[in-house]
Amino acid sequence: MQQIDIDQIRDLPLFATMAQDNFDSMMRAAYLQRFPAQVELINEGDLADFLYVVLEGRVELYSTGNDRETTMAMITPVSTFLLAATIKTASYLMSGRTIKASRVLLIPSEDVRRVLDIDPGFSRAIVDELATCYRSVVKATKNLKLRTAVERVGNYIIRLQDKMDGVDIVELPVGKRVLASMLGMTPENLSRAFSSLQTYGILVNGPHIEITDRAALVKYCKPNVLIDDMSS
Amino acid sequence: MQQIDIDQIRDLPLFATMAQDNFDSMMRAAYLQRFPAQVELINEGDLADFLYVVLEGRVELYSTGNDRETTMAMITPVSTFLLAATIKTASYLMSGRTIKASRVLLIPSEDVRRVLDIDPGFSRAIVDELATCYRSVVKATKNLKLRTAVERVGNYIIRLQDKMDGVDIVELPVGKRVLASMLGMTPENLSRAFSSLQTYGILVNGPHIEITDRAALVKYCKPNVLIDDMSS
DNA sequence: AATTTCGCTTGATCTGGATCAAGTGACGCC
DNA sequence: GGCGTCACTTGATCCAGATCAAGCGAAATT
Repeated sequence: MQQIDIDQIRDLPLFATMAQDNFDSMMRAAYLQRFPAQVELINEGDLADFLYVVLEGRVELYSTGNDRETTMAMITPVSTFLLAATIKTASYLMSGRTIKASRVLLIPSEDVRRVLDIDPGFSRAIVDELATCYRSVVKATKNLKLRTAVERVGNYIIRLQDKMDGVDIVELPVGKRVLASMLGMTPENLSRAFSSLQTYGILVNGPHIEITDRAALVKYCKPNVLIDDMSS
Repeated sequence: MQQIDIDQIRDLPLFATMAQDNFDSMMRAAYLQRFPAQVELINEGDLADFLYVVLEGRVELYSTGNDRETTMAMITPVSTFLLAATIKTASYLMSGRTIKASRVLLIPSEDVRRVLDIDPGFSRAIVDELATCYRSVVKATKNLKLRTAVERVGNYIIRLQDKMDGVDIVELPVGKRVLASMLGMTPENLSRAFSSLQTYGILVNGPHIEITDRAALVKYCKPNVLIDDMSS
């Protein structure tokens, strides 16, 4: 593993406050792997053997059941996933696959738990991390239960534009098939949602979305800090 | 506050591992209140001033938006709620109201955070609690996205029967209106779902549900440990 | 006892989104 | 250049669940 990677991981809020010794021992047990796109990393139901850190690329967490499949979350660099299962020595509730070529760090769960039990700085950081994760799932649930499909798409675009410092043309970070599943709808319906949003100043050109009338879009989609603000 | 209440709180996993001093100081800052049914305890968007512990009764957490309202969770004694908002010094994402007469302990958020920062036993317990909360929201989301309304109702009954040690006739712990909202459907649709389940051995008599053919019910509803098992 | 209210059920109808079925265009591949 | 393959769009139809509208029985109010 490169020193630059180690530094990057060390800078993550989750690992920033722990003792150097403990960090080092966890990193010695960990290993880095490269995966091409479309590789299954984990399968729901399996025992949580590792905590994952995505350093580059993109990982989709999804779940299956009743012959359906639904995307639960997209993990972008640099962040961890499957922390809760690791801590509880439980099964993964979601499956994970790369959706582009990725570099991923795997930290054995037992090492995470061992350090968690002895390092107050680490356990304090995990508290913050889990509280954030919890709140983002709650927000996602509210998004799903309180909004229509078209509103979800519109608010997604608004958020994306905010993240891109308000540029007029944003680029979708994932394919539309995956985006549809993330937003809880079929690809067909995502297409139709984009068409509906033309009325409110959205122009779609492949993966490029132009926002021509942000005010109208906002007025229609009613973004809500208690659903859309990812920083609280 | 009665000693018996204090003991009950101390026995909660969340408070069991912390130092006695810290527990005492938190309890001194806390106060106990009785509320009748249908009292609004908190409003989403408000700053998290307190961590709540339900000692008796029942509290409904719900959210609103777009002229809808949806139940997010039911809190039964003895357990806490709003831990994540308390820790993050953030706004509540959900509103809370009593749905029956309740006894509730309010612990000022700043005291929780103060102790969290100095007591490793407490922060370790919070890690477990938050991991559990996180996983149950993920399960709820899977329940919602991967199942039909009738399946959700059936699995709810199966879980209820399990919790009641498998008795043939279970009693619904909440009114059907609230139950419907919990399960993500309208009251009308809950009624119809119960009717549909007659085919699979369910008999409804007011709040009493008789399971006459558990095997058929299970075969139809396909309960799944990764959604329904509340203990992992 | 009569009346209102409330919680629930039942029926009729509506609708958002899913499903099914063709396209279309961009891209890689032989 | 021709030809799959893939990602997406578009149109037609279908369906689960929502909404609207009564109705009903039990408990609360008069």
